[in-house]
Amino acid sequence: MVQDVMEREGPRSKRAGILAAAIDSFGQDGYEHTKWAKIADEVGIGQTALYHYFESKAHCLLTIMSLELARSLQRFREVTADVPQADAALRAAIAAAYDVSPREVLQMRILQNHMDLLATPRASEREEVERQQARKHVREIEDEWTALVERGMASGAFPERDARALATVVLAMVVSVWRWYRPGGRLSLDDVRELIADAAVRVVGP
Amino acid sequence: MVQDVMEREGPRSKRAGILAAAIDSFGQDGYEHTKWAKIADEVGIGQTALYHYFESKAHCLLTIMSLELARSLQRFREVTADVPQADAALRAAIAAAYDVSPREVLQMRILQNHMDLLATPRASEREEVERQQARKHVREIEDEWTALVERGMASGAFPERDARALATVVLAMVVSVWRWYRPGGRLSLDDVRELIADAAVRVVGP
DNA sequence: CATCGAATTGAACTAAATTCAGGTCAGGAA
DNA sequence: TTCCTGACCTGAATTTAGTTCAATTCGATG
Repeated sequence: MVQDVMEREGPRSKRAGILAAAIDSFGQDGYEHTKWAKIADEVGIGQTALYHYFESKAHCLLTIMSLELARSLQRFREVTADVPQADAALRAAIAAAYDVSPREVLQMRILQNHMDLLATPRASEREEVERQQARKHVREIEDEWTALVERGMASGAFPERDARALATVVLAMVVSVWRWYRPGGRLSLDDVRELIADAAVRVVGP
Repeated sequence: MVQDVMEREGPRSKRAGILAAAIDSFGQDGYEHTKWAKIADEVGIGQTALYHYFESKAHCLLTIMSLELARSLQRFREVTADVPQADAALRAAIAAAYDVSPREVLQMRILQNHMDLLATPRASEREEVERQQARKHVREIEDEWTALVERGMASGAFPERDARALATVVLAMVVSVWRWYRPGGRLSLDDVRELIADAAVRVVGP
């Protein structure tokens, strides 16, 4: 669900609705291609009302990205927390990565397509805050994958090599899927899970 | 070099200069962040003159992407043509992928960051032509990698599995590097070549 | 009831890409 | 040489979308 962020929202807040509409449009039609005013229409408010919730269209995009990163990170931690064997944890993390709702698929797509936005500072205050937040999540996710690989090396499950580099490669494999995956396409999410899990085990294993 | 495209260019054409300036700015500062007029300044012409060479800023971007895809494809074919063993061809293709000039690094970055542009049709004529061109190159590159993997399976060098899926994974690994690689960063291009070549051999091998 | 802040609005503003309506310039034909 | 043509270029005007502004409505709370 999109709700339950830290900040308490008033009962007649349209924030969640805006995010949902934005995710659908940004994900389906692309960020630059969607007119900000169209989101307002879909939610049933005037364009100006959007600025009560987000400082800008870009701020909304960054929020969507940050939310999805936070969710992914949390999910990773949940499913790997109580799995001591690194190879099992690796498979669990990958399974979790593809255990997503249709809307989360769109969010991952948006995330992949606009990751470059996180590289350069934003002029406006709240955008920059959200960007930093997102960057932090990215770093934490990379750290989690690295720690997982290191754990496997320490336990002897994986041969000793550059853990961070390997983690980067594995993570890239996992997320690159969202660039081409389409529901109803040649491969199902289950197919993808199997494909990537096997590949990851091979990359990191003996 | 950026020149030697099919179309003969007049001697005082600034097209190559525009492309070079655009690659630098789009690659360094990002496409949306660079002002089209700034490119004109850098080349030493008025903003309107840009439209003599490109129908739009997006058309220029699509041209850059298409050019880089064409170059990559050609290079792949060159280095794998006379290598019969699939595993050697795989390593050659990966080596070639990272044997690039600084400007080509930027072009690959631009390509990765805007691949999603190829998914949806363009309203304007020449943009759409360039998009189709780029999509064709993408398809051909995917076909080349797939054929390479299939060749390996047929020869027994790689175990039989879903060749297209595996090729997609390998190609994704190869190109995902451009999202994070920076000259002077933790890993050199030689490091990257080794890292990805090893990973690819593991993914596709026994 | 009074009030406060969240939520909303129409009208005006702005930045940047693009179009328009015409110039200039170099090189080949007459 | 002069003329002509098409490549190349320009300043001014237009367009489009995102954004700001000043002012208003609504609902809960004291």
